[in-house]
Amino acid sequence: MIDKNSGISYYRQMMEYIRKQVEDGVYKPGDRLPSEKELCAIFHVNRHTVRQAMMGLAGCGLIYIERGKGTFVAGNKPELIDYKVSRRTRFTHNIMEVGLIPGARVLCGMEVAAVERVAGNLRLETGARVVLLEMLRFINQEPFCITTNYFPAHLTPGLLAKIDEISSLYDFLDKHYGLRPTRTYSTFQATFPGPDDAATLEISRNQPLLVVESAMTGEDGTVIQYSVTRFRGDRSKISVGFD
Amino acid sequence: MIDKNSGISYYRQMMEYIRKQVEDGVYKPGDRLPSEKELCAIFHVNRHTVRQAMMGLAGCGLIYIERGKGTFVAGNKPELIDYKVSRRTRFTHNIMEVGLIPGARVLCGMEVAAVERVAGNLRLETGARVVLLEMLRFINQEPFCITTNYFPAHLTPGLLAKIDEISSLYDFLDKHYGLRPTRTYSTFQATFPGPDDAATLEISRNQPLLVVESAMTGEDGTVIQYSVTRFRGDRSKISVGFD
DNA sequence: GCCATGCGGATGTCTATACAACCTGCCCCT
DNA sequence: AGGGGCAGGTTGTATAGACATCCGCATGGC
Repeated sequence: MIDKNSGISYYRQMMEYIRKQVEDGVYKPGDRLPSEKELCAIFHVNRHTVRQAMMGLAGCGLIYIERGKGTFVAGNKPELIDYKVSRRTRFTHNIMEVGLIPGARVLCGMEVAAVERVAGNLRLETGARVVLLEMLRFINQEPFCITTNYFPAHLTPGLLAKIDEISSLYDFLDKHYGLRPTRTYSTFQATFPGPDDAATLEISRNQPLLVVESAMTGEDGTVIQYSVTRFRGDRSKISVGFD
Repeated sequence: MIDKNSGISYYRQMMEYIRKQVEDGVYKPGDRLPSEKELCAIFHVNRHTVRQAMMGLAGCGLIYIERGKGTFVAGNKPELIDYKVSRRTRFTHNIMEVGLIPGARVLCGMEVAAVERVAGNLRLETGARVVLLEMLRFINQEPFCITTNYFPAHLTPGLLAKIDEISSLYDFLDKHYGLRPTRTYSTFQATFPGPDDAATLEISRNQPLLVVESAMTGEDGTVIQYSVTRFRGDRSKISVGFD
């Protein structure tokens, strides 16, 4: 099982061996692997060596480890959700159209002074008053993405007082302020989540994140919304049409 | 330095402490941290514990470890390269416009049978002959992205024989085949690289990747190109305009 | 029936030690 | 002066053992 004279470290050989077993279906998603102690006996190595291999595999996302319970083969990668982005993207419609159940929760709403990045995107002076609205969106009850929206405060007076009424953001903006934002551009990046986002999205800190920044204008061309959305990388496939 | 009664594991406290020191500029990018043995003495813990902390920090990309030499604070994050994607994106033009030096190398060219995903995107039958052309692109001499292009074989006869002539792909396609691909849609995902891509892009396997899939049509509307591009997550910010 | 307690098994953390592999610079020999 | 080789420092791997913490289940008392 382990060739002690191959010149390859034991834990790497273990990783390769177990990865193969998973690929060959010896262990299926959700199956429990032998406990660390059992693996020690199987491979004739120290528990520390076993752990090094397990940590490596867990880092790759092939397995997950639950304290007090055991190590398990990671589930089949959840089906990627194809999220279409267009000039007027509406989360709720978007998700319902493909037969999934959308959900949303306001995480945070407050009026703040715009930092440079926000002010620049909203075409305001640094320090101008803006309304920050952070929303967590769910698909089939599971966290999918977090969006931090910024609006110029003078365009959305009293938004914070009505925060409980928000279910569909765009319906809300249209109804109360007559605003119909249209996307002008988006940028895409792949990074890692900060501790807060990781906890909120219920992913580990070394799962990748797809970050989309967007600016929206009103019908008169003024920028009325700037948003930063962090999508779970393991769930999201974002598509953009060029037509 | 380490509170042995805080209930927080030593290695996590160490990670936090060192992270703060780096953030505060006690250690600057490129600086060598104390050796593991020295850190043992400083924090009064076992070398194993020190290593656990170092591994964690290295995993986050805050430091990098060189065997036989030491551990160093990772360089300032490389400036993100803003890569604009539009209907007709041309890598070389794109990069030169922002004052950077583009480069490209063909990694692999061959004629293969289309698997389902490729065939579907090219509107062909599964198993149809397609030309696969994999290119590595550089910015300022450093690997930036890998693109795997697929073309229907009947549209690009003899492409493989002329492979050495390719410098700008679109110039090449236009000159030899009169093809002027136009992007119809793109999808964006955040994942991790496979071993090959990681090595080619010179990143570790736990750096995130931004994967963009695109389909291109010719002037008559038929699909003539399907491509999958893996961008280095630490370098790339891809922007799309909706105009 | 129901909750509490405890036990065994699992992973999490930490210490101590040893040797291997790699890098650098110094010293010595030519 | 130049090259080879050795010494010492650094990280990489592996072993052995100990205790902590968490989970699930069974047992027992109410």
